[in-house]
Amino acid sequence: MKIRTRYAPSPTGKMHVGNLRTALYAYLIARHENGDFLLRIEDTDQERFVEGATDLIYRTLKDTGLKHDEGPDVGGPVGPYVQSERVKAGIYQRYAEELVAKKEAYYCFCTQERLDSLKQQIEGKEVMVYDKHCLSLSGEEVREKLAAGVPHVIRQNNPREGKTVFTDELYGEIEVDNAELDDMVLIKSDGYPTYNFANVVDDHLMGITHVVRGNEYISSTPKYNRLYEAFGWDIPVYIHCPLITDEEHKKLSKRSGHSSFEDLIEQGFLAEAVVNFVALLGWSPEDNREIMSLNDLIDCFDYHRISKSPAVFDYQKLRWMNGEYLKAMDPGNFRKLAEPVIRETLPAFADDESKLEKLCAMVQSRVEILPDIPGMIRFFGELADYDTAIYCHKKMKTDEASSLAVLKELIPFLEAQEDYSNDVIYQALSGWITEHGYKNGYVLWPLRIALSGLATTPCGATEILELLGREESLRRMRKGVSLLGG
RNA sequence: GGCUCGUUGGUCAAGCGGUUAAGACGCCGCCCUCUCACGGCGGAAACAGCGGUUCGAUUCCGCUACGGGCUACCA
Repeated sequence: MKIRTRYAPSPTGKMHVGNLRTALYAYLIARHENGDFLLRIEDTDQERFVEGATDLIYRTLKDTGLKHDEGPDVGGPVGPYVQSERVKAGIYQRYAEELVAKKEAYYCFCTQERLDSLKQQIEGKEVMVYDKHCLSLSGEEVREKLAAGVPHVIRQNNPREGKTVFTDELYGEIEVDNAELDDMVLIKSDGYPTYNFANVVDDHLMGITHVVRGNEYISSTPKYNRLYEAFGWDIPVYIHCPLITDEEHKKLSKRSGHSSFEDLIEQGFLAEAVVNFVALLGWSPEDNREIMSLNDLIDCFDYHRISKSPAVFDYQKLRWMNGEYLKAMDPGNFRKLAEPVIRETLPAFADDESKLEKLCAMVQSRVEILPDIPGMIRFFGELADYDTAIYCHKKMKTDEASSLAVLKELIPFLEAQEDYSNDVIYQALSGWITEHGYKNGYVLWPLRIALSGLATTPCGATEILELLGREESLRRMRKGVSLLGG
């Protein structure tokens, strides 16, 4: 049988990385077996609906490469793929009534006040177990209330005795006492189905074979199975994915600043890197590879290897992985990404084709995320104030005094040089250094400091000379001399 | 509180009764080098605890501890 999985988000805002991973796993499971991957929009909560969130879902799926075969925007044979539209078609009401006829569900007319009175405080938490009050209503009474337009819901009628067992592909068999299964609401008083009901009905009607979802649904799964059984439907394969947490082992929240795909993209991460990273949060391939494209993932994805324990979102490692993607990029493609950033930081350099190319090259091997670039190259545009202590370097055997002396010696020599291109100036300097019996670092370290005002730069002294040119270089060296008290 | 799930270095994560308990990020050291980075080499660092089962447990079972989830007319 052909595998069919689905991603079924609620349009309530940005895509949480936990949801992204669930979507990714659902996608990979389907693609690995040449199955279908569909998108269904679960907008049954009118309160939480956010305008534009559906478009955001389409865009995110597109940016991540998780192409769906069926969905609201692409159509398909089992639509509509938006639950609010299915409500209008009367789908859920029809199935709920079927359950009522089978005594597997019943109308409930209890007021909010009565429901509240059932609540108890346990350990500071509110716990409510419905008492099946309306189950005892006669058919007559129900008809009367319905005719009178009394607000109502439809509840699932769960037994109080016995056990219900279900199997999760990852967690194995899970057995729950039926006494734990409360009579959850299937159809709300506004006529919309709850997630609990719509999910089961739609997964069946849409032919979903593998239900991939977050761990938080594991404890309500027995109730879903009772629904499948009441209808006489096949129970799907369940795959419950573990949580993704922050460094404090708490559910990744908006507070962390990187809880959604959109946040990460804004922070300069590449979609491919995010997908790759998220795939490895809770799953690993047999061969221990880490850098994998979406196609690589499709090839080797085996859902049995999904981990059962929650994973901490390691921002550091994501940065590293993003850097790997940037470094492996074709220089031409990297340039497309880097140029706008360089242009914004150093407009004058970006207009010079040869300088732009050099900047791109020097930055590509050391950048982890694009926003790192300005900090690395800003000094080319302007020499910021610096502490002369950075002239001291133990290994280079330099200090302020030696640096001052070297710079003063060097200025006339560099004044005499015409060609500042890297190779030429490097040759010239090397000659000068050996002539004077110095070590490379003894001269080049202070020179680099004077030119950049930084202990760390994305390139060596001579490359800076080349990009800065003769006049600006000399100016900065003189500034260094004066800062050093010369 | 009840139910339920989880627990291998700081983090991700191999392992599926017998291993010197992989690998990666991060960290530290060395090498390379006109600094940093890249690259190369090396290092520190883990089976939550206690009981079983077994000739033998990180691996199987139980208990405890800790953490998560559910306990909504939210998904």
